[in-house]
Amino acid sequence: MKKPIKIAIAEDHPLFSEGVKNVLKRRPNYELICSITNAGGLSKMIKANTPDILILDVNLSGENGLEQVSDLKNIHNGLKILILTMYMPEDIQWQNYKHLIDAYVLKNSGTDILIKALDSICKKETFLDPNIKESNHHSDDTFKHKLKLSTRENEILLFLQEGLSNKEIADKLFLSELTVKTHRKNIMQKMKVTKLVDLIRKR
Amino acid sequence: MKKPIKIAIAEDHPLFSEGVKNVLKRRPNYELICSITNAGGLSKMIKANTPDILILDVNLSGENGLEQVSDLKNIHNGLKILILTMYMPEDIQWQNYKHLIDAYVLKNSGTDILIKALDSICKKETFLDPNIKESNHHSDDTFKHKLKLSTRENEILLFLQEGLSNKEIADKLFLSELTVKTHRKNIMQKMKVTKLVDLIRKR
DNA sequence: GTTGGTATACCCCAAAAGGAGTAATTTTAG
DNA sequence: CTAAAATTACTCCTTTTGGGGTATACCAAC
Repeated sequence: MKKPIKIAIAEDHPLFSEGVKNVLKRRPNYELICSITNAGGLSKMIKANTPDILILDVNLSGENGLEQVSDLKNIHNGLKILILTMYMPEDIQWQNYKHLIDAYVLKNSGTDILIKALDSICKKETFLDPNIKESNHHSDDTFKHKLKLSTRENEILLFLQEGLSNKEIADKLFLSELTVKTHRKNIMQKMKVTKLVDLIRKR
Repeated sequence: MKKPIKIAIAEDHPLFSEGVKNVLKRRPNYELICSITNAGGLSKMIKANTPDILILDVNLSGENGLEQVSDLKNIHNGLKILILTMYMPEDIQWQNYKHLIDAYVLKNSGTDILIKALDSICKKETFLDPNIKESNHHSDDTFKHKLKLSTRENEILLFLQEGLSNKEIADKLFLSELTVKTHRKNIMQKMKVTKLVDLIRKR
């Protein structure tokens, strides 16, 4: 008999991890070997445990988990990434990492979806949660328009989403208010929105 | 030996419910008797199963779960309510139901917090997740100022949260732009925010 | 039958956001 | 090394918000 597939999970919510653990326990071909609750020690964890599949919460606290995906795949060649997310992937962040991701699963999907996603990965296929079909062409769209935000823009986007004004951000980053305004304009152009509120809604 | 405490869970995310189930399985004094994934059949479920404690996700899909709490307590006298939530309880919705709630638990808390909350309820105490201490005096505040929104205000709030401008809302509701502006001002006063973005962040 | 809440609509003015440019310097990638 | 991208900062102008009022009409509760 084959060895079980080694799975690691990086997820903020312990009760959610428990759920995943519970589901995997009933599947002897999968084995949850480790779990982590923030993005901090992710690379160390991958290096130490060399899981076959990493189940990653996009909204992982600490540094953005997505940003590390590329590095993680370098650390442990062949590592497969399954993204767990709360929302539809309208989020701009996704697009930049699309090619690195092997499966997307919505958190409000059933346990069967998670298993299906894992099975797909094992068959070297990619998997997209059936509940995000429609918005997918949309994300393809945005991807094509290569709306990658620069690091500065991402930084400012975060503050904007916290509800800070141009002035407040400028003070925080020791910039001119006008500079922040320019960045904001560029962000809005790249994300194809016309209002600040749209930016906040896209969190 | 005493009979186990009967627990019901109303939660959007099956994997999260799995986690709760998993945790409770290790505690023989608690028994998860039923789970439901939307607010629709909640009252029926309570009537049929008469659980001692209902674990309720605030962001339950369908009708707002919170709005039913009062009815549920009437249906099954003595029913205790444990609210599971993703965010800090800055949300306006909470305040109106505070007196009906026996425990608040953040979803990103550990399994131990959930157990503590359940234990507290059994001792006829109320429980507040330790991670929401600081914002609590704030919510007390807002509660005292009885910031209940009128139906019109709620209606407009929804449009604002969708990112519509005063003008757009006015057109939609056949009102003067100035009227919408007035409502918006009152909403912001009641919710004690100074910026539109705060309104959106409080969804 | 008056008080209180709601819904409607307006005034004034200040501050912030949004749109369209221009342009310098610095950093990064080929 | 050089070209492209990122970061910084500005101008001018319009629209939208935010904060302080006032005012009328309606409806329900006490």
